[in-house]
Amino acid sequence: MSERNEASWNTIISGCVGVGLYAEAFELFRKMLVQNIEPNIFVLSSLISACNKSASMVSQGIQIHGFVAKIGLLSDVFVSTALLHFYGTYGFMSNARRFFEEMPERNVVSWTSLMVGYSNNGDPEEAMKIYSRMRREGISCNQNSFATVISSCGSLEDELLGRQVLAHVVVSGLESNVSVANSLISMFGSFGDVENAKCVFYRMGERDIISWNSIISAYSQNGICEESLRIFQKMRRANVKPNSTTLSSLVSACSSVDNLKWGTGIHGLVVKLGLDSIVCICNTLVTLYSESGRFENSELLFLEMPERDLISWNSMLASYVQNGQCREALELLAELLRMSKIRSHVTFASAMAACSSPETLLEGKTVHALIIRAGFHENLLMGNSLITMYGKCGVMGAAERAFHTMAARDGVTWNALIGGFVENEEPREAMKAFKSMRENGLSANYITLVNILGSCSAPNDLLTYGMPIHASIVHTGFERDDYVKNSLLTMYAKCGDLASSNFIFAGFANKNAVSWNAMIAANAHHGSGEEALKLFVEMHRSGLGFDHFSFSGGLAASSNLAILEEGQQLHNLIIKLGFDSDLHVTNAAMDMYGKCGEMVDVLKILPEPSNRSRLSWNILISGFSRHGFFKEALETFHEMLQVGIKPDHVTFVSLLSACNHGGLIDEGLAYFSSMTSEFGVTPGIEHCVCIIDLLGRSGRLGEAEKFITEMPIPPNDLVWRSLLSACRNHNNLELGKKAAERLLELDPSDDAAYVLLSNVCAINGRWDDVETVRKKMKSNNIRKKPACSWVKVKNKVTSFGMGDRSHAQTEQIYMKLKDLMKMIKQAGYVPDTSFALHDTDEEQKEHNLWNHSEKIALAFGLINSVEGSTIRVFKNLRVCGDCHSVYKHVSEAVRRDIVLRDPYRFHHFSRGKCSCGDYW
DNA sequence: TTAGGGTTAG
Repeated sequence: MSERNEASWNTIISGCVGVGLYAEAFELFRKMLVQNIEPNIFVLSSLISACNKSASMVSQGIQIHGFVAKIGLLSDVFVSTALLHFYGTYGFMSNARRFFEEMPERNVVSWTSLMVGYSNNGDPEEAMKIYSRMRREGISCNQNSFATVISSCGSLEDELLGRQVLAHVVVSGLESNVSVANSLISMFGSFGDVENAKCVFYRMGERDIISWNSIISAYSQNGICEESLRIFQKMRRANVKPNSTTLSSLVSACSSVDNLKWGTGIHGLVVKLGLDSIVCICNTLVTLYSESGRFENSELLFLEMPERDLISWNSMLASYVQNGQCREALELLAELLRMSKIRSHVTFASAMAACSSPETLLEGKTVHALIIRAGFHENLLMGNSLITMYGKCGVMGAAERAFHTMAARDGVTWNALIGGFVENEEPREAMKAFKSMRENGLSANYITLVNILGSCSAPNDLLTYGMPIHASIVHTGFERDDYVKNSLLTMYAKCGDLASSNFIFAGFANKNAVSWNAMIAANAHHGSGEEALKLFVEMHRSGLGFDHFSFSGGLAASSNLAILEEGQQLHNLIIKLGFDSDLHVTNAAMDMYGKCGEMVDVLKILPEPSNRSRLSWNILISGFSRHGFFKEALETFHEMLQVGIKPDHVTFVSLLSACNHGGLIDEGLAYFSSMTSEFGVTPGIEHCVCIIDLLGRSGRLGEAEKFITEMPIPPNDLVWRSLLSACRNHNNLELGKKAAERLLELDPSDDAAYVLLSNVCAINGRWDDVETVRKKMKSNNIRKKPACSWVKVKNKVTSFGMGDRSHAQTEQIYMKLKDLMKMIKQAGYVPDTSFALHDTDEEQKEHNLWNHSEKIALAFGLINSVEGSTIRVFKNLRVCGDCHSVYKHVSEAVRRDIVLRDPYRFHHFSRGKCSCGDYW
């Protein structure tokens, strides 16, 4: 052609676009402009629509927008509709909307493009608003607009709305149109109504590949993986050639039911069909491998993809998040932001999920800013994700602000808010939100209930929160839901109501790992360690594998029983299986070593300060305190504050207890007052008991009594027991009697109360009173809990009672005791007969003292253990003062280290000294 | 018009 006119330019460019030769089309367009030939509206529209095909063409689209504005064609309905569609394709919905609102004239395509934009950018609700506006303005829908509207109903999972639209479709007579019917199949699929999807599919007079894909996807979405594979076979028999969409649906069917075997098979088919470089199939494979635990495969696939689109990046982001690699996820996000202008609400949803701990708050705020800049801030998913993120970062104020600024909310919004309150230990707020959720017309689903049950985790919560929630669960029929049932079981277990959790556990047909773990933990913490270990073994026998929770529970049981060897074996297994990288498990192991007397091992496995959770710090502080390292306990507390971890009520119990046992009276009182003023922790009865103990132990009995009368909480048995014990140590008969009286009012069966009272009387030589107490005990049928000590020698535990003579080595044991007594008397030991309880002569009293079980256990340990090794003795009751003094002398005389554990703490004896500094 | 990526819970 020697002479080219305007029409021929336009024809050739549109032709190139039509067959996908976009680069050529743009090159011709450039030449055309150089030659000053004006493009017509058709060529401009087709070039703009070419920019919808690939994200690499976004900047060209924006340039054409500029060009169109320059030549004054923005008012043309075709051109502006194409631009509206272009901006919608890439998520620039505010631009798309502006075009729409400013159009002097609109056609059905303009309306449809706007709806498609909203629908594809995660805002089907807005799409439906446009649809109602369209109906109000009397514009009739074509097949494309109906298809979009129907798919929006599907995304919204709004069945009622769906059926209304279906009625409109029937009136329009378009229900037999293939595109419309296809959309109906997928809409029913989204509703979980596979029957109706099937019905539409089989009634179709004519089907295309999309019809087949839609029915396959309807099955796969609903977890009916086998059926989608069956339809796939049927499709092949009908000689319909599967396309990439078919294969994508099948791969995702496999990942949704976590069937790696079938998924791998389909991957093979993909390769066989030569579809392995198709972007959307690779995307589904990235997800398949990530969700079935093959993270490496997923990452490799992503790295080797010949071409990537936004969804590839989003899939990889999600995969990193799912695999717990949040740093990598944020780095990937940064790379995406550097490389391309394209991002979607889903990109940011994953980005926010990567910022799920207080350390990532700054990154989270940055993502928030990016969302606002990208114009996604009014999106429902973004609002929901923001609430979740701020909740997980521990800033509920920000979460609430996000909640209040949202234009629309759904059930997820409320669940995220409630979950945030629960996670941040604000049960009152959680309950308040739970209530207003229902007042706002939204009903709770199983996730709401699982969340809200988590707000109830202490015995005191049971009546206030736990039982009313349980009642509402029964009322709404959610009791049958397995997740809810497990949460109920866990709730009762955490509140220490083992009878109720046992009842639920026993009646549970589908016990899973969660149920077993909850029962193991409950028994370890509230019931018995033996029962917990029994369950641990049974769980394994029932064919379930152990996870982080089971190991934490098993370790807690070992701590509870103070069985170091078993705990160590468990810890070895944990290391072998790689569970030691989990912080919860490490915390449980630290606690186990601490409670079994091995502070050295605690420090060996202690994570770096920046990696410690509040629980780790609490365990460390209580460990130091329990072992008499009071200075270290206090230092650890300050280190905890330095790294920015907020102390909680447990931290203060350990801290105050350290001050208490370390005789750090002023420090203890100062921490107690700073607890509320500086850290906002309300003192509980347990803190008050520490202060009473602190004052009483140091002999400030008057102040202790004054504190009791002035404290904001009514005193309980622990308060009076502590005061009584202080009266016994500091010989205050009057106050002691008063304390014992109060104590016995609260708990008449308390054997310790009688024993302590008779102690006070005995010290004062009030043997008549001692007799009265003893008679009272007898008439109330109360017996002193028998003392018992045990010692582990060469892996065998031997226990002894008071004056025990049942052991085969009895002769040797008592000989040894005689030797020891002689040896330490020479070194200055004086028997403290004030610990003897009977009115006998001094010699007899001394004899009784040397019948104490802890002394017998010590003698046995010395006879049978290897020279130089540490002797470990356990006692079920508090160690006696005379025995404490004997242990000190013996440790010096025989040059052996001795560790004595009573129910409260460890005493490390070495070279005549005890770690408690004789102040316990 | 079909597929693939996301939020609450586990």
